Amino acid sequence: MRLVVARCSAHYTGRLSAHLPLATRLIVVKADGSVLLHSDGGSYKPLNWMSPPCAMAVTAPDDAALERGVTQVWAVQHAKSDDRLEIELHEIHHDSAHDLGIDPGLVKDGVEAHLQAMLAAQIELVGSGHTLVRREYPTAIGPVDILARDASGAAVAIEIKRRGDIDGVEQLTRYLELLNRDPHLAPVRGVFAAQEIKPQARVLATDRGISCLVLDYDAMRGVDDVDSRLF
Amino acid sequence: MRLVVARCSAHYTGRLSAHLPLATRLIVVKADGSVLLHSDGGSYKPLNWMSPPCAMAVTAPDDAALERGVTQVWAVQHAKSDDRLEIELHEIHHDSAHDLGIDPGLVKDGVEAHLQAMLAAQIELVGSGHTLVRREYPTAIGPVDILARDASGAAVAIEIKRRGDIDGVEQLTRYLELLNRDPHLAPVRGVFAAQEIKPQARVLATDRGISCLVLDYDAMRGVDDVDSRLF
DNA sequence: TTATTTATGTCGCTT
DNA sequence: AAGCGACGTAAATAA
Repeated sequence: MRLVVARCSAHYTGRLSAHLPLATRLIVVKADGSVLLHSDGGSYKPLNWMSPPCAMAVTAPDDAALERGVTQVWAVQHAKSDDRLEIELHEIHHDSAHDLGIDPGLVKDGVEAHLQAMLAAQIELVGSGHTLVRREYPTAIGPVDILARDASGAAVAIEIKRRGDIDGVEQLTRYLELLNRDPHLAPVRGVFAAQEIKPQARVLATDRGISCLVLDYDAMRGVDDVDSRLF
Repeated sequence: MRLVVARCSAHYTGRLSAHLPLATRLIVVKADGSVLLHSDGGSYKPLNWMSPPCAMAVTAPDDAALERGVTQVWAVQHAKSDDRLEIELHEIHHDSAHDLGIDPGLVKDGVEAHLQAMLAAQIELVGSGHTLVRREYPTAIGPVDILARDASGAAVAIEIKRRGDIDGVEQLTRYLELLNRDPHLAPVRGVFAAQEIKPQARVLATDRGISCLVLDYDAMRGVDDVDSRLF
């Protein structure tokens, strides 16, 4: 990884054209050839970037560029598309290279799959006397997260989301419509379960007779702390 | 902006929980307090990050952490939410600070205004013999992007969008309805011009007798390369 | 302000 | 390889 802090301007052409006026910025050149151009603010998104695979060619500035004070021109060309980023460097304030090695990568926790596994193991959270039929119960338009039966034996379809918004309710509605055509299952009740349920989604669900269940991730994890075996 | 290259591990809790095992990474601390944790690959997205507003507290490692070889603990806390990123630093390979100043920001090109200016300058793209009447031709419900006359002298109203969808056709339809009430102009023909025209929009436009024109941004720019003077 | 749409989206998974 | 959906989506735009 190479880190350069320099006064520079840049021009990108690809899916759009964009220009970056002269200013001091951080340029990161990663081991895979990708380039990030960061300002000292904003979000984690660079002002300009090139995704791998791409290659950089360093060239000397032409006369007109020299006149403007350009000391180096970096032309970064994407290997497969015609995406192209050209950086004109003026004063370079910092330039260093570092060997980082490969990264073991991020381990995510608390994703939908995990919530589903925990809710399947603690299905009584949906209601006393509930029993699991199966996870990923198949339908013609895709699997329902969980199919269960309540204390009276009636089918219950459960859709799980980390964040429950309207889309999730629509999805569950489609499943319910299909499942209710199956005489072995009908009538199927719907439960929309999420760590957080948006007010709009709650209103829509309630209007359609779907009950909402807010999942407390930490509490569920506390009940079954050796959560890895759930998978 | 502070740049640190160090062997580190990290733990994020917020909308999800995530862990980053020990490895050498780039840590960027921006002037607004935001933090990026980059590996030497992947895309422009950091492995972990904290968006502003947030504040960092540097603390000494406790005994257990010392035992693991931790030399510093950085606790980055979001100002408004309970998002939190904790970084345990081991060996620090690089540490430097740079004053970048504020950034003028990215100038995106190829926007509707630019397309309009270029099409006005190259009005024959609409059809041979066409002449420009004026840009932003006023009507009671707002200005039409371009009003022109074809080779026979008949009025042509042009609506320009970067991406042409149904809304744009509806908009042009409303303009045409108004313009055709003007005896000096009627009959007014409609042209829907966009870099990309969605199939639905094309069907609707055709159905209403509006012709479609796909604009080739690069080709138009090539014809008039000193595009800045168009504004 | 909030809600909706866009994105050089990226990322991960399935067909 | 191509398509589809989720994302700590973020960012821009419209209402």
